[in-house]
Amino acid sequence: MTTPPPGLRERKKQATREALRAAALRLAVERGPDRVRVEDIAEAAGVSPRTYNNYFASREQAIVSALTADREARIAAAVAARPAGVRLADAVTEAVVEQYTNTGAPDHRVLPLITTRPALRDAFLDTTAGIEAPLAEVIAERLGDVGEDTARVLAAGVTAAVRIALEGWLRPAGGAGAGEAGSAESSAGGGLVVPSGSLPGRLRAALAPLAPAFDAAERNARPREGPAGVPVERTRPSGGRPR
Amino acid sequence: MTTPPPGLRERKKQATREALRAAALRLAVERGPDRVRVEDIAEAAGVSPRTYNNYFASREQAIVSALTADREARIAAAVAARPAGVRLADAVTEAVVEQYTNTGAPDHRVLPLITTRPALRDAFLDTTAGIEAPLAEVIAERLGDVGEDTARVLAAGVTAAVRIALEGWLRPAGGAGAGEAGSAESSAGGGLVVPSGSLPGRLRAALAPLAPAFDAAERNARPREGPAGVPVERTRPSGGRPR
DNA sequence: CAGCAAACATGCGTGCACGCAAGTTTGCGT
DNA sequence: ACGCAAACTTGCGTGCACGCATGTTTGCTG
Repeated sequence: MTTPPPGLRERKKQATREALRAAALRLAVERGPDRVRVEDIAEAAGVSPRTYNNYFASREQAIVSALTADREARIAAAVAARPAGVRLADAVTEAVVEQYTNTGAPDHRVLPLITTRPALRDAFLDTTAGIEAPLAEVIAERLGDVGEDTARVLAAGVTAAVRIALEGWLRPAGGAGAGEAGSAESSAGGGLVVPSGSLPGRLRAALAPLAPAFDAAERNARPREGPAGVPVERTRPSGGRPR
Repeated sequence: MTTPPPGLRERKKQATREALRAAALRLAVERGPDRVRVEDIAEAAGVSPRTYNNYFASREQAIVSALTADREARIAAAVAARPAGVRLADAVTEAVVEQYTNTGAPDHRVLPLITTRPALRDAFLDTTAGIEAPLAEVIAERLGDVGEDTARVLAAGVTAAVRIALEGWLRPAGGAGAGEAGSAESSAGGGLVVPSGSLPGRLRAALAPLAPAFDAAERNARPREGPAGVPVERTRPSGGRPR
């Protein structure tokens, strides 16, 4: 199930996709991202403008995809890779943190560029939605099929938490979708809030509140044993939440 | 903070918004929703097409907004209205269910119409994102200011759960004419799965997995008392999760 | 009441997303 | 090798979102 012969057609397709990615990123860095039209990207990649939209639904997606690439699959794999004994919440948290720590930016000019422009910022945030389905799958895997719906909700929760963490991380600007709350904001200097600043810190902080939900789901959906019939040794399925 | 004199300008603005809503809905029902252009809506409302986009960012928003109206504020208010003693998870769940049970569709031809067309369906689902900010605010209210970030995450989790519930709810919807909601019922007893079919059922099922997270947040963020200094009597902040 | 500044409606122009209907390439069975 | 069907690319046309500049309305203040 790993594409024994990748097939010529599929390879060309991926090549085109990659070419568009590269072209979009390069042009966006060279000129401003606002000075790049779809037509330019397509031309640089050697395809027609119309074809561009067969690969990317929006102008920003190509640029952002250079950063996100196949992060979805990576996160799912990272979760699946954790030994079955660890707390699900921990497995997911670490997998997410791991995949977001190295932003995968080849050029250090890229990140400031994305965080600056609102359109790119939004497109970047939208990519987090992509991790939901794979996550739901691996979570359901661990929860057993009885928790399929629960897995979906938990995965969605994780996705939402990640989105919030990212929003906070690249803050100095804000607002997406509908109206922004904004009014009664935390001007009060309560220091015990998030120690944040670093992305990993924010991610952990955002995911922490969901841990009890994972524990509960895990607890009441699988009082079973490990893959070899060995009773699983758990690392604290419950208890006070960390940090 | 309730606009003592609403102001003439603001009234006109709301009137225009309402006119656009009504026109969009009416035209969408009369002809198919695909046979309505922004230009038509604008004309029917007596404004220019350009003005339409000053009120709604997309063509579908106007149609859908007839259903969603001010649901965001209603949910927040509903949560705030619950007595302080009840479990936060219950308060939120009930508030959400309450606001989504009466879909607020004046015309029964409207719902089938929205559930059918993918574009409208997506636009409708997008509106759920709007409840996040108000929800976060009221949740933060109950959690105390120390849980502000937690509140955001929980609110986002609720939003995601609602979205999933809605997706599942209007999945079996299809066909041109008849759109009967809530028919396929729970299979027999093997499953503790969801008995779903009805929207309220799906909402509760989707929100249930998050309850432990609410409990934990509530537990460790506010060992305090009620608004009048009276120790709050809680309805089981912890314990096995219901249903 | 006069006048000014902000908010708003509107026209115009640009770039974009996407359906549709060809033309072209790839994969596969015979 | 051959040829067909599906997949892909491409040009074209339509409707849409939105920035910008301008004329008009509203609300406020001296």
